Amino acid sequence: MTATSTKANPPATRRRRKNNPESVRADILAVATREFSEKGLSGARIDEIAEKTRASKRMIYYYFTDKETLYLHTLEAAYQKVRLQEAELDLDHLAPLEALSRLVRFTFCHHAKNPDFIRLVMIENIHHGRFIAQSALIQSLNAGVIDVLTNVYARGVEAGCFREGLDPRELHWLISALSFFNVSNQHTFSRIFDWHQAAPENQSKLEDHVTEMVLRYVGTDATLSQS
Amino acid sequence: MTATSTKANPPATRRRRKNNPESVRADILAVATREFSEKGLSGARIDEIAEKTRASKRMIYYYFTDKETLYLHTLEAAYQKVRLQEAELDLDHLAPLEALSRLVRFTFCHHAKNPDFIRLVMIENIHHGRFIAQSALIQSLNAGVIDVLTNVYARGVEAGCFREGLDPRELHWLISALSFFNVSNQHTFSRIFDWHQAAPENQSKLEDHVTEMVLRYVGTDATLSQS
DNA sequence: GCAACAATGTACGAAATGGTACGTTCAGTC
DNA sequence: GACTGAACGTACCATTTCGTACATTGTTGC
Repeated sequence: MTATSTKANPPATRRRRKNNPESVRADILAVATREFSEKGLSGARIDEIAEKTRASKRMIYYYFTDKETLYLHTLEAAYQKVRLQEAELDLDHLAPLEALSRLVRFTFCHHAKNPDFIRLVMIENIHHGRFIAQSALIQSLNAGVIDVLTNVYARGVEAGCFREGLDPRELHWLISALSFFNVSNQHTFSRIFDWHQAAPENQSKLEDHVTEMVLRYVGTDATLSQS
Repeated sequence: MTATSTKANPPATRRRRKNNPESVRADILAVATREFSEKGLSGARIDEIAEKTRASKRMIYYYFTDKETLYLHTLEAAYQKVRLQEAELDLDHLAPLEALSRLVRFTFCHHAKNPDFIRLVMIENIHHGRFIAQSALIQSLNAGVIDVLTNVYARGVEAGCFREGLDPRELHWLISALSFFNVSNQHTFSRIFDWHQAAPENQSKLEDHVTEMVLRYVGTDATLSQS
C-alpha cells in the first residue's frame, strides 16, 4: 500500500515478514514454559503467552492446536531437558559411595537450579498426572534414572559399603523427595518458620544434610565419613 | 401466599426459608476446600462452588467478600484442622526414640489421610506463599510443631540415643519432606515408574522406610532397632 | 406488633478468555 | 513469472466467570 514497498526495498516503517517456523515454535514453547510453570494450566492465559511471544496467538494454535496440547508439549520439553542434563553425569568410574553422594548432590542442585521444572511437575500432580499419562515420551525418558541407581547400588553392596535388601526404586524415591521438597515447598516453609531457606548458606547446609541422610540410610554402620 | 402457610405450619410444597448462618458458612467452606484443593485457585469456579453448596453464590460473597478471600479462609481452616489433630499427639510420656518414631509415623499417616490439605499447600506454593504471608493466624499456629520436636530431640540427646548438633527445624524439614512428597508427587511418580505407590502394601513399606531413615539420621550408631 | 438489621434469592452486567474465520505473505518449484 | 502450500496477521465470536444491584424474607429487641 505504502508507495515505497517494493521487493528490492523493504520499507523501514513496516518491516517485511520473515518466515522462521522453528524459531517461532521454540519461542512459543519457551514463553509457555514460563507462563505455565508460573501460573499453572488454568492460571496461564493464551493471550498473555501470545503477547510475550514474538509470534501471534494464531501461531500458538497453528503449532499446538490447543491450550492443553501446548501444556503437554511444555511438560515434555521440560522432561527432555532434564534428561539431557542427567546424561552428562558419569558415575561408573567412581567408587560406589562417592558415586551415590555425587548423584544425590547432583539431583539436589539440579532441582534447585530448575524451579520451572519442579513447578511444572507440581502442577501436573495437581492434575493427577493426567497429561503425563498421555505421554509415551515422558514414560520412556525416565526409565534410565533407575538403571543408573541400580548399578551404583549393586556395586556398593558388592563392595560391602551398602547394606543389602534395598529397592533402587525406593532409593530414588527418597532422593527425589528430599530434593524436590526443597524447591516445591520453599515458600510456605520459609514463611511459616521464618527461615530464609533459599539463602545460599541454608541451601548448602540442606544439601549436606540430605546427602548425609541418604548415605546413612544405605550405608553399613562403618561407612559414614566423607561428603 | 398458599393458604396453609402459617407460622405453626410451614408449607410442604414451598419450604420456608430458615436462616442458619453458621451452617451455611461452614458448608461453603467445606465445598470450597474440595474445589480449591482439587482445581487450584484459578481452576476452581465460584459458580461451581455455589452450585454444590446448599447456599447460593450471593452467600459466598456475603460471607467471604472475594474469591481470594474465600481461598485464604479455606487455607486457614485447613491449617487449623491439622493443628487440632496434632494436638492429640502426646509424646512427653514416651522415651525419646519411641516419641520420635511415633511423631514421624503420625506425620506420614496424617498427610496420607489428608490429601486435600497437601494439595492446598502445593497450590499455595505455586502462588509463592503469597496468601500464607497475609495470614497471621497460620504463622502463629505452626510455631508449636517445632517446640514439640525440640523437646523430644533434647531429651534424646540427653539420654544419649540421639547425636548432638542437629537443628530441630531442619529435622522437621526432613520429616515433612518425606511425608509430604509421598502425597504430593504420588501421581507422577506412580505413572512414570509404573509403581502403584498408593497401594496399602507400598504405603506401609514407605512408612517404615521413612521412619527408619529419620531414626538413622538422628540416631547414634548403636540405636537402630525398634520401629 | 414493629422497627432495624441480618440473611438470602434472582437476575444481570462487564470483562476476560479460548478459539476461529478469513485474508495475506513468504518460499520453493516448474 | 505463475502456482502452491506453508507460515503468518487481524478481527471477531461465543462462553465463561467474577462480581453486583435490587428485592425479599427471617430474626431479634422493645
